[in-house]
Amino acid sequence: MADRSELGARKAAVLRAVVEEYVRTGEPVGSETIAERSGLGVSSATIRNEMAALEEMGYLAHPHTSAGRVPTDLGYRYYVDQLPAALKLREAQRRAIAGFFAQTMLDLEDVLRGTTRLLSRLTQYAGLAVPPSIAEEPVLRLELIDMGSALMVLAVGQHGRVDKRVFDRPEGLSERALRDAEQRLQTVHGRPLGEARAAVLRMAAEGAAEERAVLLAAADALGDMQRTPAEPHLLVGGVANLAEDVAHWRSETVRRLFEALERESTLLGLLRDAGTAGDVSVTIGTEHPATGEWHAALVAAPFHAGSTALGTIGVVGPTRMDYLTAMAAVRAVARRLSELATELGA
Amino acid sequence: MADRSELGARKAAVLRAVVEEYVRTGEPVGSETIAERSGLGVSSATIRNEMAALEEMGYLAHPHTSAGRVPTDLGYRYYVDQLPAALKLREAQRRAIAGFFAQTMLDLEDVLRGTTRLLSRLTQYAGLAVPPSIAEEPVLRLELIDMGSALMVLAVGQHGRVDKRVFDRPEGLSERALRDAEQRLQTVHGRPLGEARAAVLRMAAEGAAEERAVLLAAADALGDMQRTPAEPHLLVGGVANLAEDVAHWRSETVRRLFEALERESTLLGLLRDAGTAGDVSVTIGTEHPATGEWHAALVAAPFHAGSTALGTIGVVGPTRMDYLTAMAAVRAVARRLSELATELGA
DNA sequence: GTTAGCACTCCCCTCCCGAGAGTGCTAAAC
DNA sequence: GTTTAGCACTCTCGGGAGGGGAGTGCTAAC
Repeated sequence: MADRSELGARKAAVLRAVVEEYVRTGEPVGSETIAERSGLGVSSATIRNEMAALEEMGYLAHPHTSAGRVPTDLGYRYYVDQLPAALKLREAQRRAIAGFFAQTMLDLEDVLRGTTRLLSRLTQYAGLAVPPSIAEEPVLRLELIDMGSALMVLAVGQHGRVDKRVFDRPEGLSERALRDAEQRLQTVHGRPLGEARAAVLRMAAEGAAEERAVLLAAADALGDMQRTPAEPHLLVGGVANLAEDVAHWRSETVRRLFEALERESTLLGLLRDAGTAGDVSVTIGTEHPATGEWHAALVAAPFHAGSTALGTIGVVGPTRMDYLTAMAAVRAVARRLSELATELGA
Repeated sequence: MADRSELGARKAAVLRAVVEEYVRTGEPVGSETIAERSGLGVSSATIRNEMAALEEMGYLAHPHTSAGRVPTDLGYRYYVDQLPAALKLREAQRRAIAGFFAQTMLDLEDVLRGTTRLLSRLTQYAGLAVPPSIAEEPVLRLELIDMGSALMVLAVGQHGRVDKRVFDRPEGLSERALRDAEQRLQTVHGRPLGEARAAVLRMAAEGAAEERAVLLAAADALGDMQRTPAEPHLLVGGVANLAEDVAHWRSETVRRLFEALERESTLLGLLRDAGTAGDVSVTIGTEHPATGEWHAALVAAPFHAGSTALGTIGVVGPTRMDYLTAMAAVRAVARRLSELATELGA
């Protein structure tokens, strides 16, 4: 950790006070307020000097000549990186987390869906979760299902994720050949989807013509699954929480954020990047084109089963975010989630 | 259909003009405008008289003394029920629909997800779809899957819908008993979930102790599936479209609508009611507590495979909605969807 | 280096005014 | 009896004008 002397202890304290006050009230904050509340025992004139310096350095901004100061994205960044001791969650929040994880839950996807709601309740922002992708985990089972004029191939992943593809029934496929193909598929398990698919292709090569057609089609479907796993890749909960902030935002901004929540890909990218960080990671406004575009901040953390990464959870909200609470909540939930996932996997 | 004389042909024409003008512009509309555009060949003074009468009857409202008129929910209702000849969709819209259904799509759930987006694109509101519930359709296959410390029971519905439940592995379950139970479950198909469950219970009664435990647990899981099928029951697309309107709405209203979109139950109820109507049905504002609360209107229509109802699609938007386009779009999409579903089911 | 003091800037609120839109009424025209 | 022209009236909206106030930045003293 870079030490605070980079800024000087007092400047750091001022910055911190500005961020916290602004996050609390939403109003630009003046030197007087800081002088009173920061506990620095120093006059507002001194604070003004410090603030001017902080503005010069890019940590604070000035909506107009005679308004108070507002943190810039850089200011939030410094705040997040350097300043506060890790926050303890409030008792009620800890109870909410404990209560949630006290339920018996066996299906990871259900758990994650609940997690997004939990996070949104804890933070008042929108909760996010990326479940483990079936493309990357070992396949527990492949099934072939007769739907009449079509067939379905169905894959169950190690963590209970299910994906399926429907494809046309090959011409003149006999009951018998279908049954055979089905049984062969059932023998494939324990390997990642890519290998499973290779195994199916091998079987196709060995099999009789009729059977080959089904297996090739099934392998095709598995390939598609690998490339573009079923939605949703991104679970979202508590979007309604954004509605409040939304009123202040410009409508174009809101629109884009909502589109991104639906389109998924942008946020998935952001979350995946965040997931590689190990601990809680924070992306603030202009630090990333996407968050910049929608004036938002993202707090995210990965979760694991044992030592294998499974996915990422997080929250999105306005850059004027209560970062401490958000980070503490995401961290705590990710930890409990990893414990649960490890247990489930065992 | 009640005939227009209830209101008088001219009043009806005035009401219609007011609705269409207001929907187009969003501004309260004055007598002058109507006199010019309605083509009634009558002066604004006459229109004023008619408007005053329409207001008296509850079809129009007055934001303040000296503003133009705005339709009430009742006004929209009359408009929808009595007035316009069914609208032809614009060429571009018809092409969008044709293009969408020209894709080869075999999985109904995928289709419906796409449908919500299609509807939202066609109407600029949010698109909705309720897929057939697995609780009500025949089961194609039951599978039991070994997840190590837990088991999963998986049901595939006739239309490709998949649901699953994970439950604890019964104590001391042997590989062999598991295999047996699995094979027995696979023999159950072609009946609705409730009957399938009954069949599983019967098997449990017949089986050996060890096997019984698994089958009972599986039946339990199936019961749960029946009571509360897996999410999502409600597919939503294009919420971002609401962001524009949202800017004018009160933030509490928006919040509630978004919560409802997420909670699903309220909208599911609304859509199910709408589904029983046969053709396109419309719910406007205060006609229903829910739509009233969020100042919204819902346009919905059921879709079928052959003669069995499968689900419902629709759009939600502000009461100030382009009802004709919305109704035409929903009707057209529902028709194509029914054709497709019928074909898939055959 | 800190601070009191103070002039200065600029926002925001309120009040006011005029313009404009739209109404409702009345009395005349059809 | 219905329609319409005319007109007074009401109310919103936009644009200043002006005062208050918050907050700054500078200067000079401590």
